[in-house]
Amino acid sequence: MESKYNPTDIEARWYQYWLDNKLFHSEPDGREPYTIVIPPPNVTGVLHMGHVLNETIQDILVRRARLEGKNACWVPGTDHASIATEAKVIKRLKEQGINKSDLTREQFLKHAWDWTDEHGGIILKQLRKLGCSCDWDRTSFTMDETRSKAVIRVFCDLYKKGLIYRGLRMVNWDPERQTALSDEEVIYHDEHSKFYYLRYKVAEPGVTNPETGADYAVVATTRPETIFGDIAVCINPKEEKNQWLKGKHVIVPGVGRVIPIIEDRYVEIGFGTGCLKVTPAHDVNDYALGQKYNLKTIDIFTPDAHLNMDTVEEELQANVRKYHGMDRFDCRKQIAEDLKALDLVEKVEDYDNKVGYSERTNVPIEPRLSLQWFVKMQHFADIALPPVMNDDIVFYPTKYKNTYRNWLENIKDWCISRQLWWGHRIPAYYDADLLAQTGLEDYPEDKIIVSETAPEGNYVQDEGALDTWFSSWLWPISLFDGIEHPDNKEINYYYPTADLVTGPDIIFFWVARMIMAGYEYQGKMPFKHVYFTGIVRDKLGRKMSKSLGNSPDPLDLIERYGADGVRMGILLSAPAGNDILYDDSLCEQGRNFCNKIWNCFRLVKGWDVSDANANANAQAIAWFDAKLRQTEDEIADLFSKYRLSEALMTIFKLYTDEFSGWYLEMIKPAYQQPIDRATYEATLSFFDRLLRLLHPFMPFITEELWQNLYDRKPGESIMVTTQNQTGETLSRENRIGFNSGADQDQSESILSEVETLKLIVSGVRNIRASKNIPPKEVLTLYFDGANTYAYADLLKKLANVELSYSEAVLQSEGQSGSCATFIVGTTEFSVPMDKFINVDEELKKLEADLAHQQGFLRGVMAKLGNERFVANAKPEIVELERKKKADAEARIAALEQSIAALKG
RNA sequence: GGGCGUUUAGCUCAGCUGGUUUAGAGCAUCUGCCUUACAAGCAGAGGGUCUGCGGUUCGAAUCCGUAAACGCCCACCA
Repeated sequence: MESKYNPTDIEARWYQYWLDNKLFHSEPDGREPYTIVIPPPNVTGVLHMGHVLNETIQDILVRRARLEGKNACWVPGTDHASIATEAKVIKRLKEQGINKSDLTREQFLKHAWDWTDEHGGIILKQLRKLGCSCDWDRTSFTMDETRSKAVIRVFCDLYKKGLIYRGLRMVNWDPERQTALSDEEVIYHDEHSKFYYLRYKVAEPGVTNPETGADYAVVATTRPETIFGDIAVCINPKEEKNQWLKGKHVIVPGVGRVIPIIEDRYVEIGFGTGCLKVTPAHDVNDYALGQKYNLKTIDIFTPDAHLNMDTVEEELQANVRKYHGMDRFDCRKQIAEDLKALDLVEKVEDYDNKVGYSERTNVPIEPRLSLQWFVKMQHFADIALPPVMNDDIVFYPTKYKNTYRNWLENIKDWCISRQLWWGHRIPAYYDADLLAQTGLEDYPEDKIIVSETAPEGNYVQDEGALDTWFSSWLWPISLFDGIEHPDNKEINYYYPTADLVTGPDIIFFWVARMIMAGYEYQGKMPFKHVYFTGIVRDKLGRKMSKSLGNSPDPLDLIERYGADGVRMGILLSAPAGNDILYDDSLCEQGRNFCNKIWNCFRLVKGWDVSDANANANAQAIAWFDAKLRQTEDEIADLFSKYRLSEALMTIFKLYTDEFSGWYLEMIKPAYQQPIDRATYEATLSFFDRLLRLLHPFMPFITEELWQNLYDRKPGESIMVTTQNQTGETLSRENRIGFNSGADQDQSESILSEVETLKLIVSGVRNIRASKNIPPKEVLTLYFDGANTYAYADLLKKLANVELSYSEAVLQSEGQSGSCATFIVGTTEFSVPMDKFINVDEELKKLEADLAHQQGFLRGVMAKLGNERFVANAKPEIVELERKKKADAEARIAALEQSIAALKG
C-alpha cells in the first residue's frame, strides 16, 4: 500500500460493484421505507456546484437511512424544462440555419427529442461520479409516458373541479421566447431609468392651468413608447391642483388621439404630476382601471415587442407610421427625441425603478393581455398552509416558514399555459367549425372539450403547452404512478417521502406546489422534512455563474481531490440555509482527510499479531470504546437535527484527534514489535464502526477499507451493514477481554480521566516544545500521587517520561531550582531540567498564570460575596461556584509554591 | 414601502430553555520537527472588550428595546 490514497480507480471499481450487486435498488418490503425524490435537474443540464451540494446531502441522508436498516429509495430523474430546453433547441437549429417558424410542431418536437436523447441524462451519469446511490432502475423523466399521463389527467380533473379556467388576462409576456410566464418566473431588478414629463394639450380651446397658464397637462412616465396605447389620463378627484382638468380631454402628444380625463382615487396625491396616463393594454394597473371604466385597449406591440402601428386608429396612422416595426427601447429614445422637437417634453429626470425580467431569457418582460389557462390557487393555499405552519411538514431552517406563509396568504392564480411546443400539450379541444366562426377569444367556454383523449370529429387541440412546474408539482406522486393508479403498492409504500432537499429559490415554484398537489391527490403531505440548502458562492461571496467564470467544473474537482474529498469540501461549511463560500482548499481538506484515514488503515493492517501480552491495552480499548459510543450518539443527534456539516466535523475530529492522535498512539507497539491479538481485534472492530459512521459522507474510501478490514464475502458491502451488525457486535464479544457493557457512569469516568491524562501529556509536550527537548529524550515527571496514578503506563508511553511521586525526592535530588512546571486540575506537575533554564522567563510565565488565577478567583469571590446571588441562584450553581473557588485557591497555592521554589 | 434573517478569532461558523473554570471548532498564521502510518503529516503557540448604545437580572454572547451595516423575500406608486 502506498502512503497516499489514490481515489480514481477505487471509486470507479466500487461504484460498479454497487451497481452490479443492485445495492441501490429498492422494492417495497416489510422494512420501514425511507424515500427521497431527486429535484429533477434539467434534462440537458450539466452538473454544477449547486447540484454537488444538493445531491451530496441527499446521498448522505439516503446512505445513513440504509445503514439504519431502512428500505432506502432515492428516485432519480430529469425535468423537461420546457422553456429552457426549447431555447436551447432553437439556438441549435439557428446554428444549422433553421428557424423555428419554418418548422411544424411535429418537426420541431422531433428535433427536441433528438436533442434530449443526445444530451439527456448526462447529468445523471455525472451523479454517479459523485457516488450518488440513486435507484437507477427507477430513473424517470417529467415527459415520459407515466408522468405525461399523470399531468394530463390532473389537468382534466382540475378543470372538471372548476379549479382550472381559461381567461383573457394581463400576463407576464416574454418577448424573446414569445410566451406567457407565471409571476414567479419574473425577476425584478433595480434600474436607473428616466422619468419623462410629457405635455398633453387640452383639447377644449381656451382651457388653461389656472396656476401656470399652460394649456396642457403634464404626465410623467417611464415608458413614453407606450403612449400610442393611451386611452385616458387619470387624476385623483381630491387633488386640488388638477381640478381644472375635470371633465376635459387631452391630446396624446405625437399621436393626436383625443382622450378623456378620468378620475380615480388610485392615483396617489402628491406623486409626480398627479396625472397618470392610462394604457390598459400595457400595464397591469392601467388594465384594472380600463376594466373599471370600460375603456378599450390598444395593443401596440407585436409578440416580440416591436411597435405595431396597425392597431392605431386609421385617421392617426400618418402621425405614427414612422414607429412601425421599431424595437420598444429604440422607440423610447426616438419618441422622446421627437416630442422634444415638438416642445412637448417638459423635462426628463433620472429615476430608479424596478423592471421585471424573464427568469430564463433575461429580457424585460412585457405585460400583455392574452388568453391563457390558469389554476385557481386559493383552494390550494387553504390546504397547503396549515401543515407547514403547525410543523407537520418541517422546514430547515425554520425561517422559510415565514416566506412560505407570506406567499400563500397573498396567493394569485397560476398562469400555466405557455406558447411553447416542448412540453405537455394542453388537452383542450375546440370544434374546428365553430372556432373558425368565433376565433379563440370568443369561443364559448361551454363548448371547450377538456379530455385525456382527443374527441372524435373535427376538433382542434389547444396550441399551448403547460408550465414545466405543472408536471414537477406531481413528481413525488407521479414517480410512483399514484395519479393513474392511485392506491397502488408502490405509492402506498413510498409515499409520503421522508426528506426533500432543495434550494430556497424554488420554494414557490416547486415546494409549495408539491405540498398542494400532495394534499389534493394523496390527501397527505408529499414529504415530512424540507432541507433548504444555501447558494454556493465563490470565496468572495459572489454567486457562481458561467459569465463570471468562477464556477469550477465538479468533474474536474473529483479528478483532483476524489469524490469523497469533494463531498467533504462542499459539505464542511454548509449548515442548512447558509450560503456556502466555496474554495478549493475545502476539497483539499477533504482529500487530506482521506489520506489520513488511509494511513491509519495502513498502520493497523501492517501490524504483526502475537498471542503474547494479552490485554496489554485494556484501558485504551475501554476508553476508545466509550469515546466511540459517545460520538455515535452525538452523530445520531446531529442527524436528527439535520446538522450534517457539524456531524461530519465531529467525525473528522473523532478520526484525527481521538483515533489517530490518541488511541493509535496509545496502543502502537514499539518498532517492529507485534501487537497482541486482543488489541488488534478490538482495533479492527473500532475501525469498522468508524467506517460505518463516516460512510454516508465518504462512501468510496469507506467501502474500500471496509472490504479490506476483514475477509468479506462477494456481494457484501458497508452500504448495507446496519448499526447493530459487525463491528459493535464484535467489540461486545468477549474475545477483547474487557467489559464492554460498562455502564454509563463507568464510561463517563473513563472519558474524563483520559481527558485529564491528555492534559498532562500536553503539559509535558509543551515543555518539550518550549525548551527544545526532542521527543526521544526521556524526562522525569514528578507529581503527587504518581505512585498510584491509574494511567501511569499510558502517561509514560505518550509523554515519554518516567514518573516520580514525591516532592521530597525532587528536592533531595537538588533539582527543585530548575524545574519546569504546569498545573492540571489542582495538581502541580514538575519536570526537572538537566539543562540551564531561563529562570526569569519561567517566573514570568508562572506569574502571568498566577495573575490570571487570582483574577478568576476575584470574580468567583465577588459572586459568592453577593448575598443576592447566594439567595437567588440555584443551589447547584452556588455549589459550583464554591468548587471553583476551592480549585482556584488550590491552583494559586501550587503556583505560589512553584514560584517560591524557583526563586530559591 | 412591508416582512424575515445575519452581525462571535484573519476566514467560515458552533454556542439549544441566561450561570458549566472570566468564549469554542475547523481552516489560515507563527514556532519547532522528514520521530520507524501519514510533511496531503506530527507537536506546540498566538489570536476575540461576542456590531454600537440602553434596559431586565444577583448574573447577559445568550432575554427585551434601539441604532447601524450586510443579505434575502414580498409589494401595482406611474
